[in-house]
Amino acid sequence: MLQVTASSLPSKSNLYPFQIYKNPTEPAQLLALSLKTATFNHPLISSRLISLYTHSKSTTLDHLRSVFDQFQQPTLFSWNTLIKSYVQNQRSQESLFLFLDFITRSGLMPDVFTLPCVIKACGRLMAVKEGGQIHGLVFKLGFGSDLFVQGSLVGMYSKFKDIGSARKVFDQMTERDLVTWNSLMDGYVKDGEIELAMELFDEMTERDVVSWTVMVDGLSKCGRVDDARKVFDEMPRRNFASWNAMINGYMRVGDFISARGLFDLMEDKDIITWNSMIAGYEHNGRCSEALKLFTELLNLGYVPTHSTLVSTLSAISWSALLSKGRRVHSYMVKNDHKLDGVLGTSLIEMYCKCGSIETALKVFESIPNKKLGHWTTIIAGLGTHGQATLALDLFLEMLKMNVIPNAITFIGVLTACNHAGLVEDGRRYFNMMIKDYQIEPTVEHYGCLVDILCRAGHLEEAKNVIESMPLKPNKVIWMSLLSASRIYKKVEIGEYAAQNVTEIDPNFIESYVLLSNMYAATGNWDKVSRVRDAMRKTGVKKDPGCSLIEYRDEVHEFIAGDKSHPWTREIYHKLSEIRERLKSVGYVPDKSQVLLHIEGDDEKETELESHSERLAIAFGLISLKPGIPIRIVKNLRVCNDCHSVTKHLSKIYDREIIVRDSSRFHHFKHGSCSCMDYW
DNA sequence: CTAGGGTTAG
Repeated sequence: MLQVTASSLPSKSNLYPFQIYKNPTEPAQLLALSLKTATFNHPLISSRLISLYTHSKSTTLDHLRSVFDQFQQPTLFSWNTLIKSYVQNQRSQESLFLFLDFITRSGLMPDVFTLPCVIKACGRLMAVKEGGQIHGLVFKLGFGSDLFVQGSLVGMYSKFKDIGSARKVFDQMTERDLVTWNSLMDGYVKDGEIELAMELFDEMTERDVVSWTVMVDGLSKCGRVDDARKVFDEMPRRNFASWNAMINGYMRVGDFISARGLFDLMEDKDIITWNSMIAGYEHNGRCSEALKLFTELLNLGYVPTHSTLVSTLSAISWSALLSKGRRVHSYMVKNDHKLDGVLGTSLIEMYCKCGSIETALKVFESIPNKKLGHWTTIIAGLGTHGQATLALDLFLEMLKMNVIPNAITFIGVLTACNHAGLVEDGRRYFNMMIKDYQIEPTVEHYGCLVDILCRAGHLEEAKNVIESMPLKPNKVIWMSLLSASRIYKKVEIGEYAAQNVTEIDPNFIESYVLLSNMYAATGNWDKVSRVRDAMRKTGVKKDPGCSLIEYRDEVHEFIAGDKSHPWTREIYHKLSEIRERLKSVGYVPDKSQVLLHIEGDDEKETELESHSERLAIAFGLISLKPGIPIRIVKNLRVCNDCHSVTKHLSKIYDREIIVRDSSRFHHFKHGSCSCMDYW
């Protein structure tokens, strides 16, 4: 039995009872031992303990904190260690709170180890005010000539993009090391002064890897990716950050081929390399590549970070791969990823965009401290799914909880009003945004307002709003007006809107389609063929309709008229069955909107029947078990006929059919659609 | 006996 007591401590040989403990590998064992032997609050022992905790891989920061909280008189060393740990673990805010604690109640003064940590924390948090106060403290305590303290101030001001202050500190330093030079260079880069950064780079007598990387990063951030590559090639040595900076440079200009080339050349990669590739692919619309890399990194044993998951979820959202999304979600649950920040928002958005609004709601409800982003995402999601009442209820609940909405929240709110045809509410919230929250409406807000008015048939008023708004109306706004003109058969306004769209984007196919549909709806066949001629002349072609459906973990893609699917025979067989069942309930196909130049009625009917979503629905009916909703993602707007047919099918086959089109969700159930026939 | 500031993704 060990016999170490507090009274025996002053003797140096007894200071380290741990050394006689066999295999002192577990800090927790040592902690227990020191508690038992009443040596726990000896300053040297507590310091050593906390240091052991920081070096132990198994411990978490929260555990470290609980140990720290038991010390009666933490040493300066213990304070410093804990503050540093918070900064290193990206919990800078808590480190500043702890620092405040330290200043007010420790009775100690910060030293040259404390200050760089908290200065770094201020930089990370963009805490300009606090940073200035700490700078004042540095001055008062006389650390004006400490290399580390001053160097970290240069770094902090660089992060604030306050290059003037950074330069001032830099100029006052009596000696400067490489790190300080690098910080200042990065400050110039962040300030957009690439030339000045390069001058500094040339002035430097000593350059290690970081200096070069800052230049690669700086050049690629201002679009000079070729110059960045030159620097990259000239570098005497490179580390992960250098490669990653170059990869991101290529990704930024959309050159994912070159980015991939570098990625494949790398023998070793770090998780940021993978994150850069996944985020890059995702930004460039190459979602399937992004997802492939995610699977690959897991197989290779890399541990995804929050950013990995955010980018991956985003790629899943765009491709609407619900089953993949569910798998990532379960990975997150198993690995205890917290949903309190952006990650929670991404998860909610993924479920919304993949058509599972119920799960999105469940995730939302499970988040304990809901932030503005969570509220905004679920409100917008419910809006696009046609659940306006719930969306607006949640908005009011959010206000009750004193969460302040921003411009994006109001887009969601207005979208919800729009989908439910709530004209008065829409106007009211638009004004509330301006008056109560001092938010300047953007084009998007006006777009929502115009859409709300259009949907309710107030086309003249919508036109007035467009003409009197202080911003230049964009394509989307004119498209809402055009779309409404088609539904309300207001040819004159429709032509006016179409003309404006064409002025903004002469090659925008959707406007021709809508215009032609409007003419068709009003029996104006001459003009239908004139639009067709115009399309032929400008050379714009209608994107082929394309629908996706997931089955057994694979995406099945159907293009209009597609006969390449292995189940084609069964699918067309199902389609003829569908035709019969539709006939038996008295359904007459709506051939008015067939855009292709087809003469015969039967041919027109065949054209409609081979629309991509029909193929996908037929495949869904064959392959998916009864009771499972059929989820389809479509690239274009749903045509009138498909919309009516799908409503019938949801009743005839007693199936929920969820279709995501280019701007909203249609939930078909018991013969009706959540969009209330306006889209 | 132990400790600090600079680059890359989101």
